[in-house]
Amino acid sequence: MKTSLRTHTCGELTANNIGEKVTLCGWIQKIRKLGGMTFIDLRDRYGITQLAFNAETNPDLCKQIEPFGREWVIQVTGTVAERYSKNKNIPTGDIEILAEKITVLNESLTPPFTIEDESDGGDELRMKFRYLDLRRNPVKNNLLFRHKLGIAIRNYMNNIGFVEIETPMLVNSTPEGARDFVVPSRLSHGEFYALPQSPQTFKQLLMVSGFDRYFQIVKCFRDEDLRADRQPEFTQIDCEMSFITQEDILQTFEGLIKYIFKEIKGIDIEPIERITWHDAMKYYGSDKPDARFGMRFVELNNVLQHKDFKVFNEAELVVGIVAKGCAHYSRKQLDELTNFVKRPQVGATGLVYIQCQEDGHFKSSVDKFYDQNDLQAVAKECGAEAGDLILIMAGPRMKTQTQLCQLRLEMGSRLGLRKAGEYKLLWVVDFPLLEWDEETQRYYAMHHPFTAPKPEHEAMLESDPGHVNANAYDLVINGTEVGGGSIRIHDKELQKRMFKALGFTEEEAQKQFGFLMNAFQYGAPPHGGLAFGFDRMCSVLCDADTIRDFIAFPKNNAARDMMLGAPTPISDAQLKELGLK
RNA sequence: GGGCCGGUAGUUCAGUUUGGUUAGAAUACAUGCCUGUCACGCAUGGGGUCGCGAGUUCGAGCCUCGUCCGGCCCGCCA
Repeated sequence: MKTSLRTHTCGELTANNIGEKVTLCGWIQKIRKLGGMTFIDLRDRYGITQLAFNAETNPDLCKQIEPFGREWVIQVTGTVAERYSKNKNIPTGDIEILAEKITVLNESLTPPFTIEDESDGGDELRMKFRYLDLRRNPVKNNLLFRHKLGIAIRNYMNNIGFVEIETPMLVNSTPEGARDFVVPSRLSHGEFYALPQSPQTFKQLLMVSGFDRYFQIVKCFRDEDLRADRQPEFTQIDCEMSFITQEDILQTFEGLIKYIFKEIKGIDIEPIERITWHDAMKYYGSDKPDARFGMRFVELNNVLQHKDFKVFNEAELVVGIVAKGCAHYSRKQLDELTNFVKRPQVGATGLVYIQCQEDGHFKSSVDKFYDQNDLQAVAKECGAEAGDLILIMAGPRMKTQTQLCQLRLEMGSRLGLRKAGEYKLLWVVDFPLLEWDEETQRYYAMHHPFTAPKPEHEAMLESDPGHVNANAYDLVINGTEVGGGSIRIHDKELQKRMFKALGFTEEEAQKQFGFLMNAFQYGAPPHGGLAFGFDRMCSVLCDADTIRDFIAFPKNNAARDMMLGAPTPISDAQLKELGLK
């Protein structure tokens, strides 16, 4: 790293360099004054090197460093020497620099929080001073990880013939899907660009153009509410292929995922298990199950709907899970679980439990309605053994599945079954093509309107649209949706029928997606693809709770950049120029 | 649109349940002492609009209402 200002970095000098004359540049991490001796820890991206100053042999230099403070930027020239007492905790701990000449490159205010691995600064403050936060190892290492992952992906994709092509950031707004961020046009007053939610239509056009293997690591924008794992601008690894079937896509990207795990984590992963959307919902109550642990749903309608317990009898679905070895749960613990599912976020009306006690006796919150034989039958159906706790919920099918899913995840966490460092990957396949929306009384594309129905279901597009399955798939890791894609429609007529099923008039479809359907008339190849969430991939691979940790300058809860203060009002002059005033 | 948690020194927090003299701790910062530290040590010191506004009260960091800000979640996110 030799440049005009330095001969080495602060992370590379070792005992091998003893006696060499070196020049280092960096930030002052810490000053330790011991009277005659003063030590300065000098930090840069690469590490920390100790500088030593002796008042007896070099009084002038000691005088010079008197006013120095944390985070000043200095250049130091000196000789590498072996330490009297070594520091085994850092790579450069065997040596120090006997300083001979110091140049102050820049002074610094005292930072508002400590620049250490365990900083004293809270999230809010660190976001406001993100450039200081990024000096800290944990955050810096996250960005280095992200870089490494990006490079690995580009290498792999390049090696198997994928071409990276950039697509526009100023596109047009469409009503389907997420809300768009819009950009007013100065040259065409009253008209707006939209920032892309994904390069979806462009990558399909690139297939028409003959780039049969395309990818792009690309920013996408969605104006929706944020979460720990959702930012308004985020990065996708966007991919598309021609002349393929779903199987080709799953194989190709299983290869990529396998390579990533090996290259980045040093882990050999098992072949990725596949589960249909239907089974995922049935056994986990979720289209993105955390399959690190079992605790699968067991449907109990047949076993429990023969007595006069109204709640169960009137329910569309009665379903339970088995918590291994939890029969000993106290009244308080069971109440806690009941309160958990009753919280507005889960919204259940109640929770029924059966304790399978060690003595073979069953104790339950519905003892009034079910005798020991009934409870035994439930235990048998669930595969519960003595010492286990059965948790049962009932109600409308979809709603109950979602609620029990949350309880399952909660139990998984409580029992330590969601282990960091353990990775369970799933392809969730055979998603429904369409989803009925009660509010607007129409079908919406579950994935997007360019997704192809399964060929054998194509005929039902008009007669029974709700039961058409799609050639669509998601990659799920530990309960996080890391990517998803589909085989696309490449036929103009089928695309027209799809828009019709979605309630578009022919004019609307032509107006919004005419460019795509027109392109399909000029030799569109069969094609399909998928996109991975790059930020999420980083966070999942590092067992982090939030993708913010892997974004250099993230937005807060309210989609604000706390450092810039963005968004901000603009001047009247700008508004006028844009035709907005 | 909704639920929950938080806002007190530069910073991280305690104090709020049960209103009552001068609001504490740690850390950071400053000064002094200290020649082998590396979480250096010791001593001293400065540092507060208790987010903001209104209300209740003899009296509010503490109670009530409103509001702003931050975080997590539901809705939303093809």
